[in-house]
Amino acid sequence: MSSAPIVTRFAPSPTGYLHIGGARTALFNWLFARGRGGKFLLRIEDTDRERSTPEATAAILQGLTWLGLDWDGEAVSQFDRRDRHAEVAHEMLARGTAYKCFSSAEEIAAFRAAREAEGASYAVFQSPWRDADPATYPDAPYAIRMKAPRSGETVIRDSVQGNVTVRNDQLDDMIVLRSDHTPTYMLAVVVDDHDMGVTHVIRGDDHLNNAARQQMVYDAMGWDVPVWAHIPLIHGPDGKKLSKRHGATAVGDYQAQGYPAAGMRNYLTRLGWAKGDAELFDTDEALAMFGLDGIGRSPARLDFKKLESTCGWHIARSEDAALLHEINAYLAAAQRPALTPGQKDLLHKALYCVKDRAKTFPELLEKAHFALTSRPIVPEPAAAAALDTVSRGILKELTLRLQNANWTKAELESILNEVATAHGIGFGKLASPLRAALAGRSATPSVYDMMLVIGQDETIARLQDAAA
RNA sequence: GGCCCGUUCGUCUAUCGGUUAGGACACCAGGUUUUCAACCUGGGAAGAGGGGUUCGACUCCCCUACGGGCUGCCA
Repeated sequence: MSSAPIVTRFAPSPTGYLHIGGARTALFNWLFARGRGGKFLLRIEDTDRERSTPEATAAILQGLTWLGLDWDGEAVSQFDRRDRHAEVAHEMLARGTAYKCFSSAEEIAAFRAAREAEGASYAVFQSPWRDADPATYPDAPYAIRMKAPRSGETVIRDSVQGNVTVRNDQLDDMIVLRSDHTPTYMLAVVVDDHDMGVTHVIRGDDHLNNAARQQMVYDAMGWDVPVWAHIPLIHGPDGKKLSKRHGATAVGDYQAQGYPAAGMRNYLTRLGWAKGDAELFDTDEALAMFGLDGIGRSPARLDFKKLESTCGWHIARSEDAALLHEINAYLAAAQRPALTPGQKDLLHKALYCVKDRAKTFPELLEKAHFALTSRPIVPEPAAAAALDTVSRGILKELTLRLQNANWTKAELESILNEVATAHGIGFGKLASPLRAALAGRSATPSVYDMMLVIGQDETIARLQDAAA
């Protein structure tokens, strides 16, 4: 086995919230590294000073944290490393793999226009300074361009896309250091990935073409090229590029909508990746199974139904304490009122009968409404309809019977059945008003479970309220 | 325009030349049931189109169509 530990990284631009697609990229990097005892690093690509904001950085860190994607060490600021980037650009200059280019934006535009006028189908800019004698250099601002090969081809050995060949004459001599001495993204990523010891670059396939130029920088510096893995982007349900009109695109939205983090991880892992028929799994299983070879090559669409189904599975198998903790966090994220100590206690007691019926936290809370609400209970219209005069009379009698009952499921069952039989009605006819009285809803957990959770005194009080 | 990538049920996908093309979500039907769920059983549902290669193609090659990406002194 190789002794070289795996190092991956997630490198978002802090220009907005953490996108669901970015979150999945981070997840893949995290799974790959963590599943193999490697490191997962975080780098904030904040070199675009106009668009980068500290708020966006905070939102990204928060989103990753919510998803449980922990990174090693401190997040690296790309902007802070600008001197190092410039240093490498000058080293390339010294090595003769880069040169000073004095061409102005106007000259470049003119070059392209001229080529197109000649009927060229494309116009890769060719700087006149590429092989110029330094003695002829003017005293003017210059950019540093990489001296890229003009013939031959560059092959990207990609773990997802296979070998991708790009003709070198399709690529221009990209600028590595701007005339204001700031590094370009193309240079910065390569230098940072190299310095951070990144062994596997797993990122969106919108960077696939860039990889060829970046590989040239590695070559120019004599550095080892990392393993590339360009993963397809996520699309909206309609197959179009994900955008705001698709609804939730920020991971924060999903948290605020009450999706459990474990369900999100499971769903996102399966979006564009598969291992046989594995569908539902916890994080440890995902860590053990995940590999680059299971990543698909075509963009996947978001399917909220499947997300919900996956989340339901995770909620049902969550441990109560952890679930409660996550529900409290959800309430805060959704800016809903926090639970009182009494509500927390009752919700905890009610979890066993609600957690396997909910796909999201708001749904779970709705199912647990009977435990969280307090008297007097105002029934919803559908529930109120069940509390007619006859039903109230029966409830009154039931109340009497319950006052001396042992509060066990077995005894409650026999009492309810006796009352129903005595009135010549089916159990459903009795359960319906009882449900309305206890919860004020027409869709609830079993009436027995509700009575057991809220207890004898509260049950009787609610029945008396309803019968009055 | 040029270059690069992609295309299996509605959706996520399995298949790595030979399968009645499998699973999951969703959907439909039935069952269970005190409601809503959950759960159980069954069902419909796919290889973009056209050429090759091969004894044999979803799998390999080419073309077309469609989708996406790149083509910046943005990242």
